[in-house]
Amino acid sequence: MKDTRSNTRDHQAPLGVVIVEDQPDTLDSWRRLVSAFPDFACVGAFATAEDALRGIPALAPDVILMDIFLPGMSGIECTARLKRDLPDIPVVMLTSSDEDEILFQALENGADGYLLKRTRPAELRAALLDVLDGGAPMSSEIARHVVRSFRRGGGGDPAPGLTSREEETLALLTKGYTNKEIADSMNLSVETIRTHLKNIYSKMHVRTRTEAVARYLSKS
Amino acid sequence: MKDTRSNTRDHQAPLGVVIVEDQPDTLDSWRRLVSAFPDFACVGAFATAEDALRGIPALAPDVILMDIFLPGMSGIECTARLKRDLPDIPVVMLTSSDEDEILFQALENGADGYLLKRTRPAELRAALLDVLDGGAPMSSEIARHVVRSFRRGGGGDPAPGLTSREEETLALLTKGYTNKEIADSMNLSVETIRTHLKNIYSKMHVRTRTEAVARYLSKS
DNA sequence: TTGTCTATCCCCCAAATGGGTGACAGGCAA
DNA sequence: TTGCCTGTCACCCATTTGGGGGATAGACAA
Repeated sequence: MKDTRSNTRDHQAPLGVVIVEDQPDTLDSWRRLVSAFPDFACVGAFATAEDALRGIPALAPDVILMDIFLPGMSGIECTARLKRDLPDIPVVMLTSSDEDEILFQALENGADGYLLKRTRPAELRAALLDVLDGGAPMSSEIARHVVRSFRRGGGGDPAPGLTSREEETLALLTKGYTNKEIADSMNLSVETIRTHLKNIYSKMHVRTRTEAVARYLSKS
Repeated sequence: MKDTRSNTRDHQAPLGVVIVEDQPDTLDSWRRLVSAFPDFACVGAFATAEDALRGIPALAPDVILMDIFLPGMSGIECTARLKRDLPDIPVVMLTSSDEDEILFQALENGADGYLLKRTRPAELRAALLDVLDGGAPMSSEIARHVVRSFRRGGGGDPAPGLTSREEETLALLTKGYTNKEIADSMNLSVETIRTHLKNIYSKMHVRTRTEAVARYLSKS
């Protein structure tokens, strides 16, 4: 599971960085930024997710910098696919969005780090080294979002944005009820419960009822 | 969610008590005991758990006195099922067993109080009022067992009698893993995980993975 | 008025789950 | 030695669950 490439190298060759970014200006500034570090080299750049997926395997970079908003396939989807084929190459999202929803989607899809675009050069280099060392670098604002979402008690709602019916459904779910039992309890059709659950899963970023209950009970 | 009957009543009608006890002599003596209090009335009595489950919903009592050793389904299992359908009716175990295992099983399955049969009439009345007020009455010998178990184990084992492999499985279950993910985690066949889960369900008296997780996380 | 949100319900289909039963190897105790 | 417990794995079968559609109705805001 470890990136053996970065273990065996000893500052003989610069670490290869690939950048995926559709805006030419931003791409240029990043490329220059990366090249300014003697221990890093930009070995490839792509303006679309589709191009990146085709080109990256041959480049075998040490780390990938990925924008989220790309024309066509999003950077998140691109990350998910890259992780399927090249699970050991860390992907750092480098984007301007700090929305929770986008952030969680990125992390769920395999992003190893999440930096805001206004990150300063020294920080970027530290983040790159960090992620190559198995870390998960993220801007402090981003880290706050993540911690808040995981924290128990006080500040963080374990199930943010749920409607009242969805909250009722979740409450019964945490009692171990089946869909049918929940439906009977609320005098609804099982199909409605299923719909509520789908929405709950999506909002809580889980895939199964057990995961939802586990998250809700451990973080409340 | 509250029992409005006991809120709105102001000593106008006696509080309804249901007794579940298979031995006719004991049942009679309890019934007389309860009826001796002007503020309580025995509104129902059952000799088996099965009868109790069928009859209690219609009676809507304020409190249930439950023996543990019943023919067929045990009083513990009966309590667990009652708690699923009528979670707001307090159940007080009134039995002669002071074995830790039985005691913990009863408490884990939703018993609100635990009295030994040799409890004196005045104590019984105090315990009934206590449990109706949200308390958890128990004989002093029983309380000692409970306290001791907290010192030892750290809070009453939510999953008693699990083998080490079963505990590992349960731990991964509470992370929301699927059977396949658990199997991969432990380097086992999915079939083995399924076997462990069946044993866990049986020992914890639950029917689904979500119920197991809910119980484990709420009562630890 | 036109959206958007919430809540309700429906269908299809594949995968996961729960329950039953059975088997076999080791370890450990009576 | 003979059980009993634990741990492992297998097969069958019915039900539940997850994921993908889509539909309708009411409420409320732009």
